Amino acid sequence: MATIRELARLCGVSPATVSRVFNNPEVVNARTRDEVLRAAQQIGYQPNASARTLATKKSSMVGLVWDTDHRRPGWRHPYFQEILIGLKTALSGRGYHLLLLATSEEKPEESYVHAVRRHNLDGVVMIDSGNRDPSLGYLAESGIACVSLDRPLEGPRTTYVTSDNVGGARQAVRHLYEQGRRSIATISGPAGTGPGTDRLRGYVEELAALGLSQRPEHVVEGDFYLSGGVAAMRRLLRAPEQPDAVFVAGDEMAVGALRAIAEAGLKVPEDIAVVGFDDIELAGLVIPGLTTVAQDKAGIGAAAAEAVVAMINGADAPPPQVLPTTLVVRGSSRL
Amino acid sequence: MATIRELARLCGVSPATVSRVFNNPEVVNARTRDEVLRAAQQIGYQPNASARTLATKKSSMVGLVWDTDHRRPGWRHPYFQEILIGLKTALSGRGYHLLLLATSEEKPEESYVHAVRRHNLDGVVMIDSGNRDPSLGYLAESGIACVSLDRPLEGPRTTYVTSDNVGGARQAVRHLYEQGRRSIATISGPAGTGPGTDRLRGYVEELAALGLSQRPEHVVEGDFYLSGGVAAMRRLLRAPEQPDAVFVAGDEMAVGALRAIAEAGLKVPEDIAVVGFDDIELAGLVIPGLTTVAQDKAGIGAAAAEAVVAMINGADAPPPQVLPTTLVVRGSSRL
DNA sequence: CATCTCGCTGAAACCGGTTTCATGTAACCG
DNA sequence: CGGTTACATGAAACCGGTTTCAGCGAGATG
Repeated sequence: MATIRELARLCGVSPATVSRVFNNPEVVNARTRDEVLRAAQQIGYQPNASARTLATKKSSMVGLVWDTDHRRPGWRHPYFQEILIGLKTALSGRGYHLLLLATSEEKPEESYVHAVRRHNLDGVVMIDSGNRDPSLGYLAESGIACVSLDRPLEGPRTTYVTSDNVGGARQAVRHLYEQGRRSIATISGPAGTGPGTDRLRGYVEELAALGLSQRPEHVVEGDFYLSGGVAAMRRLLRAPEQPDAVFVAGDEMAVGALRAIAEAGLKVPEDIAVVGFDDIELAGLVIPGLTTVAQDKAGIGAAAAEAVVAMINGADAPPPQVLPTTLVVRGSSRL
Repeated sequence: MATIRELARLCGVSPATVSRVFNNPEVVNARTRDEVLRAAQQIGYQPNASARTLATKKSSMVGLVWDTDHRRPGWRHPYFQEILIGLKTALSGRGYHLLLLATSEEKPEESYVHAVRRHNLDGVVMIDSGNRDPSLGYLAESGIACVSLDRPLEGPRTTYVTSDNVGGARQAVRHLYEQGRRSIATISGPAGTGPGTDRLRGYVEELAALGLSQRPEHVVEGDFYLSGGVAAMRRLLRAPEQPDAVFVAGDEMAVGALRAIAEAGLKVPEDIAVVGFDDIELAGLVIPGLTTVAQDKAGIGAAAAEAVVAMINGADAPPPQVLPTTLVVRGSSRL
């Protein structure tokens, strides 16, 4: 590996000048600069990232805190992949790499909190997986640029990005209303998760706005998974007044609901219309296609990247970013 | 941030001794060691990763080359997430972090090939996305520990991990045979992809082993996507002799096949049995459930981690690892 | 002509670890 | 008791960049 001193000697200049060529090109004489660049190209010089980080305390790396512990709920939501790709792409475009941090509680000394300091990470993005790990808060308080997905978090240089869960839920309910449904139930996400409570709130608000009364027995809590959707839908079908539509706070649960409805010998959308949330791949593949509230997954990743980079560059924490959702109408809600 | 010299002064020892406490504990006196550890704990000392990397040329980081360019085929296979998680988990357990590398061709100077050198990455894992980028080969030749997924690759310290695509395909065909099917067609993956050709070979081999003749019009090439599956199945249904079973080389295509079959007014599995490959989440969610050849996704990630770490630790390139597949029988193939 | 400014460059310290080599001490051996 | 050995430690060089500060020459100014 060529070093800066070798390159400097080769060009007959000092290491300082070479360094300036790469970091502050405008202060160095154009001829010198070109010559250094040409020589660098020729010998394949690459500035050593560790040395640079050591000197500047900036690593050009952003950490991703992503709890993939299989015992936790939420680790495998299928759209994480798309968010991750959006995040990676947007960060790459801004010159940052993404470092996946382990979250193992067996070895706290290898915790991501420490990794952030050891590696001089410039910022952190956290994917909420329902994990109540206090280290997350600790990280947020630590003053590092920090963006959380789907979960409000307090901290000096902290913000979060989320979809408009309330608005999306209202869209869904309004759509069902416009399709002529008047007895609209919901299968909510687990209480205590941000998206879970917000989507439920949207449901409640929109019912009120439409002048529909809200029946307690028409609200059943699910777990975001298929089996939970099946179970919740079975309960709804046993309600005194059977609903003619159901807004389900997650697509996987919604597919479960479709299944429970079929199992009961009822037809979608004739007997019961179903609208989900998230627009996972599966939504377009089941029959009938699932009407759903689409999250802008790539946009979430990109917004998180933008926010974290802005804070790295010294900006104040931007306000929480709430991305709009889009209703995708498919067969499950339209006669 | 506490440095090693501060900690050393605090304990009345030299920096060298502190360094040994963390890297070579057995050579330092037990009392000294305990005192240093206690003091380190107390002031929250964390060795600086960049300084360490600079001195040792080892970063404890493995790069992941993952081409997520949306214009390429293969960037979004839904089981990458599981492989990624398996990889990350296994690497974390061995003390390595995973660095996601950008693959942008607009800015070759930021290419992953350079990132590997700049960041002193200890090893690289590459996910094959059908990308024929020559840099991959360049990386493999460069002498870095390198593991590729699903694609054979030449290089001094290179190996690869893949599922037993031939064997899995044979399992699938044999299963169909055992279900009484005698006219077994296939929808293959794109020629030129490793899994595509291997699964086709398995199909051919097993037909021969079973003494079934192979009809050219019963082999149709797909693209691993749903729409390709639909199109391929339609062609199969127009064949002079309609098959009574189809082995489809990918689950997403298989779901497309299910759809084309339904569209033709035929029943699965009564008229045509279908077996897929991969066992993506969707396979368990469609109705009827899709019989499929399951890949051990977490195992693939773990095997890749193991191989790359072994090579990092100086081992010769281990032989390619071919992980067994499991036939998961669901409704699409069983009366 | 002396002085000031401006543009450009170099010397050297510094970032925070690791590692080699030398050294001091205590134990062991004949 | 002299010599060898093992063990534990420290001094200092080194990894490869960045950055401060000072210096130099050329052109501008008084």
